[in-house]
Amino acid sequence: MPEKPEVITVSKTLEKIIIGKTIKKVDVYWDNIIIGDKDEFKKSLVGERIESITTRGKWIVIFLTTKALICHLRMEGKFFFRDPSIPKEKHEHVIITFIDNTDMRFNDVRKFGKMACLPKEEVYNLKPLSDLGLEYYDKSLTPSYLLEALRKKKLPIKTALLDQSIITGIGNIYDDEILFASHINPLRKADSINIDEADAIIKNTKIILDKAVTMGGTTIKSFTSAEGVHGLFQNELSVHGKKDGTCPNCGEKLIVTKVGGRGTYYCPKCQK
DNA sequence: AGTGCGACCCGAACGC
DNA sequence: TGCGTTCGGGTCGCAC
Repeated sequence: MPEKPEVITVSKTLEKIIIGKTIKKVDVYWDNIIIGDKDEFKKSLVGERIESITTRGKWIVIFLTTKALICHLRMEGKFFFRDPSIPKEKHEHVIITFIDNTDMRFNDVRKFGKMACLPKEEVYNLKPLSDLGLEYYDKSLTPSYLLEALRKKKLPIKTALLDQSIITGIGNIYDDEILFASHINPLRKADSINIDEADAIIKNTKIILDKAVTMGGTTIKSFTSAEGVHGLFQNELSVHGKKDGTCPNCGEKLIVTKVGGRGTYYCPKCQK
């Protein structure tokens, strides 16, 4: 599923393709993708030119002339580029056509993805971006910041790391990888984490997510995040997804369980 | 305020 | 083989 590295990868891909293009027309075929009023969304985008693209948490933020278009891929959202003469396919729910007669199609089998059009200057101060915590590369992400955020949490550390208001961008897969690299059991209560462990979590998050970004993200199942985007990080995963696998450290059989309703993989020997 | 859970979706995997 | 059922995943909104 797209987590921060995949979102960064898609953002870079979009940058190469759509910067400088002006929106001619927007078609929405599944209303729930759009946060807010659909007709207002369409009207606000027409005539806007794409200036720059970045990410905030797992959101792609596309800055336009006066607006910001934000997109969340959720489970399987992806962007395809087609000639506008090609008929809409089954899972294409939003089609943005540019004045140069090209288009960008939001394809999402699960229909879980989200898009919103917000005023450019305020986009970081409005929901949903205003609720997000620190990026993993933010200099303010220190062991004491993390410790303070975890101090009042009784949930498992695995669940706390998925809380986007603390560190934003970690999803279910990298969560398992980060805790494995940090030798921390995912079931440990968040408020039991000490300063050295908080330090290890932050350092390993940086190492793992940076490496995943370098490798173009993780491609699992048939998932691709955008046209021609295939990550390679799936070959680097130590624990997540290895159902019958063994620990790459000690050879112990990995535990496959659920934590906070999420599929979780860990080594009972290496992660205390 | 923190926590837990249903809802949103539908293809794949599973059970009979 | 073919059918029906269950599952999973990120986030929001609601109830406790």
